[in-house]
Amino acid sequence: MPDIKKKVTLKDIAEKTGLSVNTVSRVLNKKPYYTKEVEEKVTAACKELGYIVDMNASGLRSGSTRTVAILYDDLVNPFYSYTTDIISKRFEENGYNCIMFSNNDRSPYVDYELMRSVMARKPDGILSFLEPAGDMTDFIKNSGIPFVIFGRDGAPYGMVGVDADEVYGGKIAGEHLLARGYRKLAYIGSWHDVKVCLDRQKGLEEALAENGMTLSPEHVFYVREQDFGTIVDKIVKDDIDGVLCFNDVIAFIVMEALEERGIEAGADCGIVGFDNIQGMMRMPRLLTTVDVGNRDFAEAGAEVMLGLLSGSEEERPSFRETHKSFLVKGKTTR
Amino acid sequence: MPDIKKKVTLKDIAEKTGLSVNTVSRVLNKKPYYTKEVEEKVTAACKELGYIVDMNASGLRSGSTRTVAILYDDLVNPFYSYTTDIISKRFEENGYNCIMFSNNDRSPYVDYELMRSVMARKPDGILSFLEPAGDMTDFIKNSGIPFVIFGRDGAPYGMVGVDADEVYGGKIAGEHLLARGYRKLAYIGSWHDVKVCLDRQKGLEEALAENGMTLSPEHVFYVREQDFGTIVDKIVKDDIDGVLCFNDVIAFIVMEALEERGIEAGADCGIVGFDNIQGMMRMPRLLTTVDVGNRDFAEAGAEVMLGLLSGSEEERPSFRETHKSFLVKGKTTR
DNA sequence: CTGAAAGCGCTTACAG
DNA sequence: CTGAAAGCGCTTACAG
Repeated sequence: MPDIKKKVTLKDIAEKTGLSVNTVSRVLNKKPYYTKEVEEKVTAACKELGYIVDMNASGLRSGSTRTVAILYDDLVNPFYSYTTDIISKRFEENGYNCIMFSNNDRSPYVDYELMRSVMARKPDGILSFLEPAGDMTDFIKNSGIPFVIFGRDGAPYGMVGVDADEVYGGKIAGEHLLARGYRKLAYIGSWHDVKVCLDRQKGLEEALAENGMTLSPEHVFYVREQDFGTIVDKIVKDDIDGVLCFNDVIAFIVMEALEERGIEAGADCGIVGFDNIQGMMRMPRLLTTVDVGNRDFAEAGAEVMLGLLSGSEEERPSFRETHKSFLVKGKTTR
Repeated sequence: MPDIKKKVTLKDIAEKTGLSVNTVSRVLNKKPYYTKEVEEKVTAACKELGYIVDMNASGLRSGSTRTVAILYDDLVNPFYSYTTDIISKRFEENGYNCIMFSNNDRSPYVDYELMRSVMARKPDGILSFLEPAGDMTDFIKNSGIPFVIFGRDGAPYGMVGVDADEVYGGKIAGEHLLARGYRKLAYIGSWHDVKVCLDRQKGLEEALAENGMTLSPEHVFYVREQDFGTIVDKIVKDDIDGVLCFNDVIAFIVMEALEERGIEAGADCGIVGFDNIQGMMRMPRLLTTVDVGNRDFAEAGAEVMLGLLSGSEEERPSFRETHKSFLVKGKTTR
């Protein structure tokens, strides 16, 4: 392959072939109207000189950067990285690159500061693991940039979302705990104001209600707002014997904290998480968890975004309608 | 915050303030020479109209896109996602965004196809989890774009690398296995031609040599080149009682495969991995693993890249010199 | 300290 | 089917 010490531009290809930059551009972009001969000349010259298009320039002129912004808070949680891996590869296959934007764990929401840096990159689309809080909703809509909320309900914002039935997920988790004989349950969420977190809690409450039981408000916790140690101490003190956690990462931390306090997960206290991150990484099934069908979920997110990017109006059934979460039993429940 | 239905450009700010686009640009970029009064006018107008710079345009003109390309093969492995999370946040803090490029698991190497899409984005720097194979080395050097190989030795390529002493890591893993009484060891690598993979193997061999033992070539495997089932069957058949795996992801799969065959990890067969992905995600210590000091490692990678980007010639001691890997004992060794 | 002009490398819209 | 010109939104280099 050729040296690229000197930057090779369309102009160089034009000079080499004796054509205009215009024609060269047209050939490279496969626009109609050029002869086979011209095409071959251009292809040969590009190969020889090692031409590589400048996407900044083409994006500036054409208005399309072939870029998708991905908004996340925490790539350490495999739910995000696994999903991002699949989604970004699908985008790449379709000629889009991904730019990563993190809110640095400030909150589960998109804020203006973040949107500013996103907008500065002029992405063709935005796929967000974060919800658009408050006036960000209008800001985003006004921008006209396709925006997909992934893993969360888009409806409250009147936006496109790809999500699962989280109440159902919470319910099967609760039913499982009760079926295995756990009786005094707690819920450990992330943030008190995030819908997906509340939906899972609601599902648990429904399972309890069906068995004539209730979830005591003092046994509902939020780890992003309270200290982990305090939460676990309370759980131990009140003889909680079953815990549903908002996600697997939280569940693992709770599990460890309980075991430090002499409580064995599974035998003494049932623990259920969400996401099945073990399955993503082919790890042993230690934790009982609710799986949404991760690969399909990610693919669905990519499809919806690609649909919006291609401007097709095709209505497809939502992931929520076509897929049901399922329980994956590990060793943290009997 | 203001509507951005209509795209707001420097020209709009110039008109609003009665200044030239030039002056506005100078203020926004904090170039010397403007009055306090002008600054305030510009700031106010930008705020009112909701001005957001177009990085594509500024990058095209200035030659700096404030972008770092990250090259990876597999974000599912937490080693990559954890590191990427930390590194990308450090870049963001310094005004750089990250564009993700995957080679789609084709190989552990950067190839020309991948470099083409990278170059098209004109990144200011490239941080790569992949090694630059063959003539890619010269191609990259000729491009003049700062390139950091992360997690692998840069020396063979005459390039900047941030890595650990992998031979040492393999050695302490081997010593641990031997100290715990495992006697017939195997190594399960990834690719046969990746240095970091071979270094870990070499460390294991050194540990064995110190104990007057050797690693049989028929007990050295590469999962990217052989079938997992075949490997594990062979291990069982030959009564291997200690396995060092190239990384934790492989170790977990091996562990599961062994247990399916009735062999208990730890008691019957010691298993050691690399990366301590459990620690990254605060999961319980199931697997015994070698930890390089992941947070520091990632920070070091970011620092080296930022150093190159700022053009500072400051020599710093390499991570390899200042940090030593350590063993984290789990339940897969006695 | 500020402005008018040129130009980064493309693609678009138009002319032939 | 091909080309000359304009322009995307900035920053640079220069003039004043």
